[in-house]
Amino acid sequence: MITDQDALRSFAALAQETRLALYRRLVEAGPAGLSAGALAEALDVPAPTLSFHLAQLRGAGLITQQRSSRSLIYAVDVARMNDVIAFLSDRCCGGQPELCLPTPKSAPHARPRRKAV
Amino acid sequence: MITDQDALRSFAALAQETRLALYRRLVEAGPAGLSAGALAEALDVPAPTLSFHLAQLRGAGLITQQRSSRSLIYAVDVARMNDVIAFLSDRCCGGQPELCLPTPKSAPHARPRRKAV
DNA sequence: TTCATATTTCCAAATATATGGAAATATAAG
DNA sequence: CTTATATTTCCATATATTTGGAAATATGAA
Repeated sequence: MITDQDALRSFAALAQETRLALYRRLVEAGPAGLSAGALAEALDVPAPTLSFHLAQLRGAGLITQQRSSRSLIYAVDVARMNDVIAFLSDRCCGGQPELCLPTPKSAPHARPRRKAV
Repeated sequence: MITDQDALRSFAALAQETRLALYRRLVEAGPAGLSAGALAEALDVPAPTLSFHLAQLRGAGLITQQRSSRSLIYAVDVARMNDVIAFLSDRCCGGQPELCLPTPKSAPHARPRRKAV
C-alpha cells in the first residue's frame, strides 16, 4: 500500500529532468546500483546538485542508499515503483475495470503483462 | 511510444495535489468522463484554478477534452497512462529483466497483473 | 596524526509553478 | 437581441523548486 502523499512525492520526484534521468540510469543499473560519483560523472551534474536530487528521490522512497567505504551507493526500490503504478491503476471506472480497457475489441488479444520495472 | 519530455510532463502533471485528485476522480468516472463544473464541485476548487490544472493534465496528454453543449467534458486517456507506465518499466537492469524482480522467490507465485488504469 | 577522496549541508540567487478575482469567450434559451 | 450558464484567459501576487559555490562531515590511506 501507499498513501496519497507518498504517490504525490513520487511523481514530484520523477517530474524533473535530472532526477528522471537519475532514476532511469539506476533502473538500468539494477540491484547493484551506482555510487554518487558514478552518477555525477554519467550525468555531468555538480556534486551539490546531484546530492539534492538524490535526496528527493530517496525522500520519495524510490531509491535506497547504502554506504560502501567512502562511496554511497544508490539503487532503485522496485517494490515502491510497483506500488506507485498500482496506485494509478486501482479503483478505475467506479469499480468496473472492464470499462477502463482502451477499446472493447482490444481486450481479447491483450498482450501478457510483464512485472513493472 | 512516448518521449522523455512526454513522460516528464506526465509526472509533473500528476505531481500536484489538486491535479492528482482530478486525475483519480476521472479514472473513477471512466470513459464517460466529467464536466469541468462537476469536477469543480466535487473538489471544491475555484473555476480559474480548475481550468489551469485541467490544462496541465491535458498538455501532458493524460486527459482528453470534448465539448457537449455548454459543458466541456474531461476523461482520462488510458492509452497514455499505459505508455507512461511502460516508460518506467522498460530497459531495466541493463537488459536483464529477471534481475529487476523484487526477490527471486517471489517470482513463482507472482499475482497476475491487470491492465493499468 | 595528516592528507586525500567522496559526498553532503548550508545558503542565497535564479527560475518556475500555483492561486483566484475580474474580464473575456462560447453556447444556448427566451 | 438579451440574458443566463459554463468555462476560459489574463495577470499580479504568493509560494515552491532548482542551482552551485563554499564550507562541513565521513571514511580510509600514509
